[in-house]
Amino acid sequence: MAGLQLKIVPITDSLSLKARTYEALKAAITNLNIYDPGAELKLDERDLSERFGVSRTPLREALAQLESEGLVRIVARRGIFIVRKTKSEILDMITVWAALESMAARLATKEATDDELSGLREHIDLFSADAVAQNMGEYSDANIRFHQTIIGLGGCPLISKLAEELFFHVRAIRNRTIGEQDRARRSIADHTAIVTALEARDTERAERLVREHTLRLRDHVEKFVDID
Amino acid sequence: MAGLQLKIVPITDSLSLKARTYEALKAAITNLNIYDPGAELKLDERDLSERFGVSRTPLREALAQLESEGLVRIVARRGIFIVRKTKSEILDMITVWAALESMAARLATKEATDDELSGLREHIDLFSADAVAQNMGEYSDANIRFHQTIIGLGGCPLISKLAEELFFHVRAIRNRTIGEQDRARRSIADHTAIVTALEARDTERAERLVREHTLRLRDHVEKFVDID
DNA sequence: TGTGGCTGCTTGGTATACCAAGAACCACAA
DNA sequence: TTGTGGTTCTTGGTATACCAAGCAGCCACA
Repeated sequence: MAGLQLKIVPITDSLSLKARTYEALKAAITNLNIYDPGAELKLDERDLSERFGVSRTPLREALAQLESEGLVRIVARRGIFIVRKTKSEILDMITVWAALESMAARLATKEATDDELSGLREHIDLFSADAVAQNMGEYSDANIRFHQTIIGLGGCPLISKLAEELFFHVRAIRNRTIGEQDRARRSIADHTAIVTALEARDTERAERLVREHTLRLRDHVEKFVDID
Repeated sequence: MAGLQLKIVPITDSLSLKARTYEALKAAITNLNIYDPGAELKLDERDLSERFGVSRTPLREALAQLESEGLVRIVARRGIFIVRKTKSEILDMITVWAALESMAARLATKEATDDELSGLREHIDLFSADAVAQNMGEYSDANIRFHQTIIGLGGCPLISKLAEELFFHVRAIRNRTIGEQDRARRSIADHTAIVTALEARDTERAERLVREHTLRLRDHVEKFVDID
């Protein structure tokens, strides 16, 4: 009987213009490195609506959503401005990230399977290879993937959602962090210790190691990254 | 000279219609106990626009923002629905709250002044008085005020902002938690221990106590509160 | 009696016209 | 030269008209 069941595929939901405009705008802002000196900071509703080929209404709704996420600021009769996060705000975001990920690690020691936890080692290995290549962008990609995996294993969708928004902002400054061989080595050691604690289901230790690891990143950014 | 200075009062900033509509809608939804069986769940744009006395455009923008915050769900050509959080989502929110507040407690041991920390004792006292009165609503108000104060003392605006959104949702279910004398007593003991650890600048202990306290609430809700 | 399609209503999505506040510019007077 | 007043342009805010997709009810026809 089971073999005769129909495989139902959801009807293509064809997102609304608002949703598509939102994605397009977000992508455009993401690709723009807003911390470059010459980056364009002001947007214009009518101009954007022409360039996207949609009317102002759905565009405005997309912009309003971006504003509520903190990516742009809309000022009446002045214009729409891409927001540059201050250094203090970036540090706060890393702090919250530390809080969320350490909680996710705690949950992961109780919820994740053995296979899922040991699967994290693959990300460490990738990360090592990247570190050898000294490509900071890749480093951060592999790094973030490692951390996102831990967050996912926590099994708490809300943590994942919040962390994703944070990563989006933090990623924008990664090109400004200078790759240091020392930090890369330290990270690999940290990550290995984290996975070991997770595999041992050592809740308190896993949580602490994750928190300390990310708070160290916070301190590093505070000392060595120049944003404002 | 100083006595002759003009006292400039900011021009009444007359928020945009969108902002005011947003506040009004949010207040309306808040006052509605959406977990009551007979609570109205469907909204209608045109009806609301008439009742608020604004056109659909600002109303829609307000609704879109409420949707991005998860208070309502907008379905094309079907209607706008007030979202009931599932029990699982409520539990997730309390988990994130635990993560954020424990981090705030950690920060508070380093950032807050002695006076600020000992000022927390007032909230415990108030809270005790309320507990005696066995008024669960007041209990939760005092309770939440205690926790919000800790969060504020962490000095991290982002944590405060995220926590505020969480409290908004969690508050909606407080009327469904049954006041138990045992839990109230336990809470007072917990709070006292937390303040003591904060005053002693015992970072790790304060963080741990806050986390455990809130995670216990989580377990309590999981076991004893019926939502779905 | 049941099925299929027609029709009209409801309702969110989109386009567009108009409004008002501010900024920039320019002319004119002191 | 400087400053003041006004005109114009820019730009987001608001109102409104229209569109199209669900959905329900009704009716004709088999």
